[in-house]
Amino acid sequence: METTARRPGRPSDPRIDEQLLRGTQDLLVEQGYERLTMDAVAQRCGASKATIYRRWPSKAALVVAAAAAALQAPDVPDTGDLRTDLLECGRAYLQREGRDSQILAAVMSASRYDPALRDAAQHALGAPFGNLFEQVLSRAVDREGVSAVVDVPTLAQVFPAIAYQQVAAQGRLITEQDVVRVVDGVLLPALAAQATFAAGARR
Amino acid sequence: METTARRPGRPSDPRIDEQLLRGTQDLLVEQGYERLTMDAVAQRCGASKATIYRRWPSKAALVVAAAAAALQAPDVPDTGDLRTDLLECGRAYLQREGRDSQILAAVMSASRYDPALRDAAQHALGAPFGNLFEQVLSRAVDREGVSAVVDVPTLAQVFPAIAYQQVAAQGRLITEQDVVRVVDGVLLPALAAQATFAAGARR
DNA sequence: CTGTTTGAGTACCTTATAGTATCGATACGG
DNA sequence: CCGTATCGATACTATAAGGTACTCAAACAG
Repeated sequence: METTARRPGRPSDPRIDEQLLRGTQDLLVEQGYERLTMDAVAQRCGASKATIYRRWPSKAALVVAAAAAALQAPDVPDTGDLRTDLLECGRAYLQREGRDSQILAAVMSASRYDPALRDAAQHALGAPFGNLFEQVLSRAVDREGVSAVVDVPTLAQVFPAIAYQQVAAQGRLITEQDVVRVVDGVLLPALAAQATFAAGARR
Repeated sequence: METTARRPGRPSDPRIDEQLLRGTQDLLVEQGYERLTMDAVAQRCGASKATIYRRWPSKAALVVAAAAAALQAPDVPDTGDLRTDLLECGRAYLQREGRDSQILAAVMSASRYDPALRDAAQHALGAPFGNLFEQVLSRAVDREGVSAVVDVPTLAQVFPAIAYQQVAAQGRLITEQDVVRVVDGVLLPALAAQATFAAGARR
């Protein structure tokens, strides 16, 4: 039994799928969701609109597919040193800033007024970035014994929020300096303080 | 000398200005910038498009005016207690969340791809919210003597960034809990830690 | 070779929207 | 009153964009 029931006729070219998704991603970065047009995607990829609509039923579906394709969760760093790990989280984020995160920022901005996009964005963006910091932070809490006091979810939210706001609202890309700034200026101090509080409770 | 050189003809009704700005604000919240239409503004206000265009030359100008009208800087709290002041900063922000901040979030999202809106948003939103926390924090630094170590600008950025991201990206309004969460979970710990560091330096 | 599907190209349909123009009515100053 | 400007209403222009339909060429199976 052929599971891939070979259909008659010319098979669709998977490279065209990739091209279309990449082109859609580029245009999302450059133009945003609302200004991205199907004609522009087709023209940039040297494809025809029929080719697009044979693959995805609508603009929203195409954009969602492009955003999903752009996203792949980075590895959770584990060097043994908390500061290094946190910086690494930021840098993983930073690498994506140049492109992937802008794609997702564009989708997220638009999804505020487009429920169809909303679900996909929530599903595709919520997990990887939040979890990165959350895992490193909660692991540090377990190991370093800075336990119950620390509000890990909120701390994990800090960097993604700043990055998103900086990109979506101000149009400024995240730099290495930004990463250091937030880690050393907010996250580590916050953790250290609550370690101090916990220690102070013994007094 | 009449400074308001009285022009001949029927004077324009200032109440209509207000109505149009309010209607524009409402539609910004509900629809976002791209989906806001001049016809919708006119219809909602029972006005005609000619009336709008007699006041503002373009959609961008109207929206900018509406956003500017929505914004008025809150007072910087000064109760003597740092935590109370920080919570108050968040609450001032919170009050605006229900409406004004959504307006500005809508404008900011769109301004990423529209330079004309961009300047207005930067000018109208950058100052009041950033400065609120910045003033309270740097005053605390001066008074409490937690000086040189603290990265005030970055800390001042934390709450506005989280609020913006939560509103623009997730569509969730800021709650009292969010304010407490950030102040107690991030800002105060970060300040306390650096006070500790400073104190530790004496050792 | 025949039938089927994919592909680029293109013309087209429908709807939406920024912006303009016109009209009769109204409100104001002189 | 008369000129002038505003107001609501409506029609209109121009353009843009999502989506569909059609043509002809190419790729694959039998």
